[in-house]
Amino acid sequence: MPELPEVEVVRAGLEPAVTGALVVGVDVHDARALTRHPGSSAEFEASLTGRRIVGAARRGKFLWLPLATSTPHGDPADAVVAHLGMSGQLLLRAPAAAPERHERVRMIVDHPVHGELGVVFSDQRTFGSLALDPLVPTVDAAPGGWGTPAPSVPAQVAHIARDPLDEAFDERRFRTRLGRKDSAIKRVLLDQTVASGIGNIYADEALWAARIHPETSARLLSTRAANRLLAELRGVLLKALAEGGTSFDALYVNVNGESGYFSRYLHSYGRTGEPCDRCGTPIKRIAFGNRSSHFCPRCQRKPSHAST
DNA sequence: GGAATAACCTGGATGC
DNA sequence: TGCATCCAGGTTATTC
Repeated sequence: MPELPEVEVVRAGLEPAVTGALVVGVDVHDARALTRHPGSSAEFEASLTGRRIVGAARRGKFLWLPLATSTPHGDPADAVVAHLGMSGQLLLRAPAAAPERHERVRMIVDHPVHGELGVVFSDQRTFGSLALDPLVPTVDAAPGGWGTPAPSVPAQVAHIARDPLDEAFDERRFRTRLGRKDSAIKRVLLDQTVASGIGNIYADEALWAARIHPETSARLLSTRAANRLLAELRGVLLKALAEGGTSFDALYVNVNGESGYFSRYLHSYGRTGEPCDRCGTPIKRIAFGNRSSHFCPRCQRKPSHAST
């Protein structure tokens, strides 16, 4: 499932291939891939064709390709926004390559160095989407995210917080938000308006590393515990990024269709019944809303005030 | 206003 | 073998 490291691997793969490229063709095979786009498939195809991509940027799990304006040297005013959902992939293919099994959209771009390339959006579970979206100024005037110096983000990304690896991430705001949340810390970590880019896998891993029970009330975490959690979040995300992300199956791959290797370093997620790497106690799985949390019942003691 | 829950969706795994 | 059911989970609308 693509979380911050997986999306960053995709962004970094796309950047050299699409920066400076002209969109010469767009083919929407499945309109469900445009659920975030306000217009029709035909309008999306027509609006994007003929535009020049000037970069590849990311905040949290959202990535976007800023588009050049018609004004010479003018700042981009809009972008193609992509969210991979649970199973979305952005793949680089030859323009005439056979369709992927779950291909939803194919863009053909003409790059001044690489020539024509196919940028394929493939998505098995159709939770992912593409959209054309206006860029709006960031509230803190800092760059919108990784891969862009411009202080702007797509409008539909503006509401989410920066991710913990962002240089402009506001640690004080993060701690303040935790202190005001009367909810389980696991649930709060998945709230993209508190800190973005974290999903079920890395939330479980960071909580294991910080020895915090997933049902601990966020507002009752001490400043020291909140700082430790933030440090572990960053550590887990950076390690996963270095390993190319986490792949359990063919659902997450980079732009070349290759898997990441972080799954071999997981300590809690998906390891139900296996011994904890610290103390040997079997990892436990508990239901959490419509998903699950994995933790060590010995290292991550459930506090008496634990939220449910 | 904040918190919790349901719904969206597909395919692999499991049970009968 | 074939069918039914469960499960995975990011985001958002709805409900409490």
